[in-house]
Amino acid sequence: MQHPLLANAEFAVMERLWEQDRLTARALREQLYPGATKAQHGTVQRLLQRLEDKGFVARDRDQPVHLFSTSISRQAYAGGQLESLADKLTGGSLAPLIAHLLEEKRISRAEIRKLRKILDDKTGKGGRA
Amino acid sequence: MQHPLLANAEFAVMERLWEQDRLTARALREQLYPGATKAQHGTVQRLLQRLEDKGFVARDRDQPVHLFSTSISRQAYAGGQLESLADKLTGGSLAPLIAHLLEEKRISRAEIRKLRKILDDKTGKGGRA
DNA sequence: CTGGCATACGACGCGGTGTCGTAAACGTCA
DNA sequence: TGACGTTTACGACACCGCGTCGTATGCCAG
Repeated sequence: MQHPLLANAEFAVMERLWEQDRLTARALREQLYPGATKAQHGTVQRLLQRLEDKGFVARDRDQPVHLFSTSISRQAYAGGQLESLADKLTGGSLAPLIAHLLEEKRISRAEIRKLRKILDDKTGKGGRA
Repeated sequence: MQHPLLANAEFAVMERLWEQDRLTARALREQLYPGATKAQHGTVQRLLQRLEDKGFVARDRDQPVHLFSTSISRQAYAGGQLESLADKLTGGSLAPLIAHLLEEKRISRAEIRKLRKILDDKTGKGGRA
């Protein structure tokens, strides 16, 4: 499995890192646990380590205090997850998602225009990778 | 939370029911566990019950042997799950995501046509809920 | 050397899932 | 009616991942 779905706390860490790359564990902790206790220090380290094991973040070990950065872009991650979920749920068809979003939620005109443009580009070019 | 993400075994049950509605627990068991032991009888019942608790399936209790059917369409479920995931992952902005998917994977012509049709319908009607 | 901070990692509690076992209800058939 | 098979209801368990904490170790500054 390339990239599993992240749990809440792990995802929260990723969000910080997507927002501002190259953070220290301390900086992460201060953002995630404003009332910082000693123990939560370890918690963040643990999350970071597991994230690293899973291939989501890389750490700069040359620094005495490691600097953490993401090793997958938010777009790539989101795309991959949505894709695998769509695969499982609808056999890869995105139509239900778009349809549902258009039905249940308002999507801005600009957004719709953007989507249509993407589709037009694709078909114009021929659609083959 | 309206509808949580289903786990594997539960989803497998739903898939059978989406395929052929109004099945007995026995029919389900035979399909899911071809080498049927006595114990797995209860397993299926358990899954069915939890699915019922979660609002995914309904059972016809009037029959001596209950008949199970889905209470949410595959489309609706898939749409909802994909939507909430997209919400969490990209904050609802779809364009970059779709672009990514189109880049990374081949999406069939038919699919593209479907998507465009959905967009056309919506914009044609005015797009407001 | 000592203190403080960072890292490394083992361990625990919790919740959900998948599974099984058992008890009770209900029908059929001799 | 009584025994039996089937089905339902539900409690219990093991497993696993997540979030958390505690502790041990290393390293640098004073």
